[in-house]
Amino acid sequence: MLTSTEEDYIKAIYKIAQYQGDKTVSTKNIALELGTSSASVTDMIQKLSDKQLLYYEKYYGVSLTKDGQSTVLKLLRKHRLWESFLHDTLGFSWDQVHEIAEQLEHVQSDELIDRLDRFLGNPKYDPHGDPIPNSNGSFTFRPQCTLAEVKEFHKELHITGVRKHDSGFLQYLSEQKLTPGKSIRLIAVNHFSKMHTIKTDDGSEVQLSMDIARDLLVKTI
Amino acid sequence: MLTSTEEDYIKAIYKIAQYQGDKTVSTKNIALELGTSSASVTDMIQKLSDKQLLYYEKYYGVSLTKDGQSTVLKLLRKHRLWESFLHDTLGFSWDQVHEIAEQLEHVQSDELIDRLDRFLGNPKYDPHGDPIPNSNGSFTFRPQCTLAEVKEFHKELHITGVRKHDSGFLQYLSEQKLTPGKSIRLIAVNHFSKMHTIKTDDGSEVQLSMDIARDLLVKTI
DNA sequence: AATTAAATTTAGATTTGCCTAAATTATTGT
DNA sequence: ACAATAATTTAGGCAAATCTAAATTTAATT
Ligand SMILES: [Mn+2]
Ligand SMILES: [Mn+2]
Ligand SMILES: [Mn+2]
Ligand SMILES: [Mn+2]
Repeated sequence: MLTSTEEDYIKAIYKIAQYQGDKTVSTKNIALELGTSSASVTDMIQKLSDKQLLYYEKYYGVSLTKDGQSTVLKLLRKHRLWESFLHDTLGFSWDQVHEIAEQLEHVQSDELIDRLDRFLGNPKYDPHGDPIPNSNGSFTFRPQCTLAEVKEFHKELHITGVRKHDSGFLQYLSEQKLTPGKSIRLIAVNHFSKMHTIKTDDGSEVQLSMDIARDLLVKTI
Repeated sequence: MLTSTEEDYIKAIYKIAQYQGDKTVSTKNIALELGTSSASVTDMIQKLSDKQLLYYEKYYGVSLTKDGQSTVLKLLRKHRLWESFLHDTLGFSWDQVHEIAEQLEHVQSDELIDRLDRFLGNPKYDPHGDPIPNSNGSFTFRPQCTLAEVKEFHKELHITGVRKHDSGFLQYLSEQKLTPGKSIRLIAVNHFSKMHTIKTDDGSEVQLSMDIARDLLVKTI
C-alpha cells in the first residue's frame, strides 16, 4: 500500500519519462514537476527504490520498474475515469476536472473503480483525449499527430486530444470550440509567423499560433 | 483547512456526543471510537481546541464549538451524499458504502459536492436513512422511534433507518428485506425472550431479537 | 587538464500523527 | 476520609514528508 505522496511521485516520474522519450528521469525534473526541493526527491526516490518501484543509480536518475509501471497504469486509470465522471456525469468543464481527480485518484477501492468504469460505459478516452487503461493496465494508442505536423491542407481532421493540461490552455481551446471529437481542416500556414489557419465544423476560420498547434493532437480521417 | 485526521476526530466527537445525549465527550471514548491511544487523543484535542473547534477543559473532556459543529455538518453532508452515490448510482449494497465514503468525504471541493447533490436529485436521506444536511448545514429530523419502543400492534410502520452501521448488522437486515422505505407491522412481543414478531410487506412473518429491535428505526404512518 | 558551474546527495531540523511508559488528577468504594 | 482504581496528561521517541545549508559528484567551459 502506497501513500498518496508516493503515488504522486510515481506519476510524476512516468509523466516526465513519457515527455522526454523514456530516458532516465533526473532528481531536478521531479522536484520541478512536484514543486518540492531536490533533497526531498532524493529521500523519496531512495525509499521507492527500496520498495522495488524504481531503478535508481546515485547521481544518474531513476526509471520505473515493472511494478512501478503497473502502479502508474492503475493510477492513470483511476485519474482518467474520475475525470470522465466529473466531466460527463457532473458537467464540469475539462479545465476543472484535473485538480479534483488529483484527489479522487488516491481513494483505495478496486470495486469502486470497476463500478465507475461500468457506469460510465467503459470509456476509452478521458475528457482530454488521453487513453484510459483497462483493469489489466493495457490501453491502445491511437494514430495521431500534432496539428503542427500536418502537411496536407483541406483534409478533414479530428481533434483527438491535447499535449498540455493547464487550465488556461484548455479554457482557450474550449472557447474556440476546439475539443476532442470536433472536426477541423487546415487551410494555411504562414511561413513567417507560423500561424495556422483552420476551418471549423461550422465553416468559420480560426487562427492558431505555432505554440497551440504543437499541443493540439489530431487524427486524419 | 483541516487534515483528514482532524476531520475524523471532529466526526468521532460529534458521533459520541450524539450517542450519549450531548454531554461532554471523554478522551477515552474518542480513543475507543478511533482505535488510538488516549495520549494521541490528548495531543489532538489540544490542537483542535487551539483551532477553536472544541471547548476543552483539562481532565473533563470536550464538546464542539459553533465552528466545530459547522465543520461536522459539512462532513456529514459529504459522507452521506457519497454514500447515496455509491448505493443509488453505482449499485453498492448499503453495507459496503460506509468504508469508501470514509475516504471520499475528505476530498476538498465545494463545487463537487454541490454538483453531486444536484446529480442525485438532492436526496434528503442516505442509504441508512440518515438525514443529509443541505449546503447551509441544516436538515430536518423526522419523527421516528426504534421498533423496541413501538407499543401498538398491527399498525403499519415504515422503516426509516438504523442506529448501528456495522456491516454484519446491515447485511442481516437486507437479507430479511428490512431496509429504509419498507413497510412492516408489529405482530407480537414475547414477554420472556423479548423476541419481536413482525409481518413484512409480502405477508411473511419474521422474528427479531430485542438487540435488533433497538437498532431499527421506524415511523408510524 | 583544470576550473567553474550545475546537479545531487547528505546532514540536521521541523511538523504531524502516532506510540509506550511515567506522572498526575479524578472517581469510587469502604 | 482515604486508599485503590480509573482516566487523563506529560515526557520522550519514532516514522513520514518536508525544508535549508553544506558537502559531494558530475558536467560544462575555458
Ligand atoms: Mn494526486
Ligand atoms: Mn486527463
Ligand atoms: Mn474519514
Ligand atoms: Mn450512512
